[in-house]
Amino acid sequence: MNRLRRQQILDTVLRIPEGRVASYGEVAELAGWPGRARLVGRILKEFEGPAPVPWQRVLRANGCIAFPEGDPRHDLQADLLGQEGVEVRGGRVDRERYGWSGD
DNA sequence: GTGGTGACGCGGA
DNA sequence: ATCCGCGCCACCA
Repeated sequence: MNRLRRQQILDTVLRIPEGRVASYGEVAELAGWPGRARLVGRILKEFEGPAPVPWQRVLRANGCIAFPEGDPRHDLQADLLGQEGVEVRGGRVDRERYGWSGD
């Protein structure tokens, strides 16, 4: 079952459109595992570096990049988002503009 | 078995 | 805005 759960979460992340973002909590919710935001982060942790899955589109509920400033991953995520047209200011994204909540 | 640690989130002070 | 506490658990020492 762990296997299926992991796949459902990854599938949900893959559904986030290019140029849009979703929070860890939303991904968990959409995947059918409400309240399991931490699990989403734990799973995405395996995909650092070049992205087989668009992990850069997943942010905290307040629109901030989860990694602290100074962490190389923080800048990497900001760059990847910028490359697909998502404006990142101060490590934060305007969820009103780029937020995605399923379709 | 036990305790600490997270790519979290929310409500309250 | 910021800080804290708590709920959530998978993972690891």
